[in-house]
Amino acid sequence: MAREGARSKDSAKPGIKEVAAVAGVSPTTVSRVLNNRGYISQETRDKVHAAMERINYTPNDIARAMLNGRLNLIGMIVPFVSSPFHAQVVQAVERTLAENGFKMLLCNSANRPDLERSYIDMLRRNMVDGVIVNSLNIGAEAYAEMGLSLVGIDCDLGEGSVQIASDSYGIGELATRRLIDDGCRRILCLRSNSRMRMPANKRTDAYLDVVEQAGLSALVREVEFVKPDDEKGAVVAKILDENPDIDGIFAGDDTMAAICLNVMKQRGLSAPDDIKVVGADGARRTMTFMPDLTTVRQDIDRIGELAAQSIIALINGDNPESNIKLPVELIEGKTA
Amino acid sequence: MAREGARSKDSAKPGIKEVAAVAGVSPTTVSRVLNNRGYISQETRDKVHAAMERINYTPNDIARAMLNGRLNLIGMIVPFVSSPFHAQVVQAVERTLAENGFKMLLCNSANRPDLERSYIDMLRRNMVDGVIVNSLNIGAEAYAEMGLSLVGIDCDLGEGSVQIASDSYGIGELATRRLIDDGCRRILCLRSNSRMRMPANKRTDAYLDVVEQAGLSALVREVEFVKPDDEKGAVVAKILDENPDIDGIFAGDDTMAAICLNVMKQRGLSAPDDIKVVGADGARRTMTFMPDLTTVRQDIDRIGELAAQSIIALINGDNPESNIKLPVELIEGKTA
DNA sequence: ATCAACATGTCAAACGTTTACATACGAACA
DNA sequence: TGTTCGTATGTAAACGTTTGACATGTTGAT
Repeated sequence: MAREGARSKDSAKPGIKEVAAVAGVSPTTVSRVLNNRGYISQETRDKVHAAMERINYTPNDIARAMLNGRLNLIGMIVPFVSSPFHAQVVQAVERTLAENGFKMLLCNSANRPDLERSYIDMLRRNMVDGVIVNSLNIGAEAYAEMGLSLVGIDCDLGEGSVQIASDSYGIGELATRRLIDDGCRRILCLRSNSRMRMPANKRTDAYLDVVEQAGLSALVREVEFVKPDDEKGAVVAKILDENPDIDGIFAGDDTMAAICLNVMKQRGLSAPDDIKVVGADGARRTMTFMPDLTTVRQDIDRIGELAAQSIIALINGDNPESNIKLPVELIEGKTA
Repeated sequence: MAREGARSKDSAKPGIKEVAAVAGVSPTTVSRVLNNRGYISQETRDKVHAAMERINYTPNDIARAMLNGRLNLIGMIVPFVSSPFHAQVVQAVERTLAENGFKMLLCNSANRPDLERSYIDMLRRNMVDGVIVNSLNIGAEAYAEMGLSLVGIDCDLGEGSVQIASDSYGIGELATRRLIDDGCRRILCLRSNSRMRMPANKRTDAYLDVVEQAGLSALVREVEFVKPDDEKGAVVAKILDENPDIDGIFAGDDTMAAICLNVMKQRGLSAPDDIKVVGADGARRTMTFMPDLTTVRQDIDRIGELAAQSIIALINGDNPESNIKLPVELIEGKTA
């Protein structure tokens, strides 16, 4: 009874039922007007619209979803939205989704398998219609078991899913070749320590191929990507100190490139004079902050756009291309 | 009947009903087990858990929400997630929400009033329990009308809402004073062109006060924040060309500071020798990319954390502090 | 025997929608 | 005069849960 009082007529959001009462018709008729389904006389239509206006009615997508089993909701899992690459992807995905009447549930996995697992559970419970995954830290089966539409950005989610990635091998190839063409003989390749088999690892593969092909010896080091930037810097510093002959660095991504440049500066080394540095990604914000960085740019907006379009296509039962590879481009800066 | 076939037993996700059937109890009992409500024997509890395990049951938060009117969902509106400041806020908000069992619906308003309005509508339809707004482009009434819990970051959403902001006046004060102490006599202040009355505008107020107090003349210019970075650069270039006596710039935020530095470099001007530049925000990623930038740092993580905690408190009917102002800190770099 | 108290579980209504089915009316057709 | 169609509306079941009211059984005290 306290409850009755709590949501007295006006306080609770009105539903289709209230609209019906005000308009003097049945709830079904209101639903018909809302969805333009079946026959409705103009007179009734007007009455209903007036009623909706009068009591400030908003349809409830949640209730709708329970019936037709579709909420038009997409889960998006990234390691960190604060990373320039992922931030730009997320923004592009969200824009494209919104333009098509979909919404996005954002998840930051922090590259932690336990978090990623609990996000998967959360997404299932919330009836998402599909999931876009940016960085895998657990087996793809965990996703497959959801029985939902799946799009992997830079990762393979298996049978029936769509995979979107830049030409990772091309990234490694362009970057490494650029350094060699510049005269580097001892090139350090930095990579994240992911155990997962991701296309991004092909960057390293390409580096190895190109370096070998040039008759040089390889030098690959891993940096844990969960660490804060300054700790990564310490790792880089150690590597540089231990290998004073390094004259070129393929940093793996632009953030690592920035970290390398910072460490170098602390040691009185400058790019490109002492060591040449090439990054990868070329996010818009990154380029504003570091316009001089030599890097290999991905078409990040396109990746996000395609991811969104693909997941929508999958949900609609269409057959989108299942393995999209986007070209990359070397951006000439002043660090190599 | 084709329908019956389409979702035959196994294909559709099992509900509480299926669990009940397998466990040989009633749906109510299953619900009781799930929510630990009422008396249940250990035996029954085990049977139910086994059944859930067996048919791979996941509760449906959506259905739950329809009953108790609470979905534990928060709408978050930012202009662009790709901006370093907003990306870091969003990340902190999401982490804090997730830790408390809430989820986030992300919206990129692009600072467009029409988009912001349609997002509000979307959020209402999706039964969000509260909204966190980062940048207002429409009247706050539009939010108040939702009748939901509201938290404004750097903006006032009116009666009953919580407002969280850095000490904006302090930002302008520290930056401007720093430039004056450094000997600047002609200081340009850049600001966005927002028509809204936001706390962030106090940065300019402080600039005006400090400049006047020092007996200098003010020079404030607006830059449309919706434009891409290179167009902003063109605006800055024009300002610099028209005012060759400028010897210091309070850029408003770090991105503008970066743009200023880029334009200066194109013109053969360097910081701090020719023109001193101070930014504002000090996002983590920004500092990695531009470690030499002199800026005023906000505690962005804390802002996000507080925003999330505040909205949860509001939803729970608690009484969180309604106007939180966070201290800022001058970061000494090499551009001033 | 009777009654309260506890332990366990079932039933049915509710949340805000959609939709298959039924009803009702007039007009056109044979 | 009946059959069929086109139009306009209402009824009730369903979606997957939760929950208050109720039913049944078992103890133990009176």
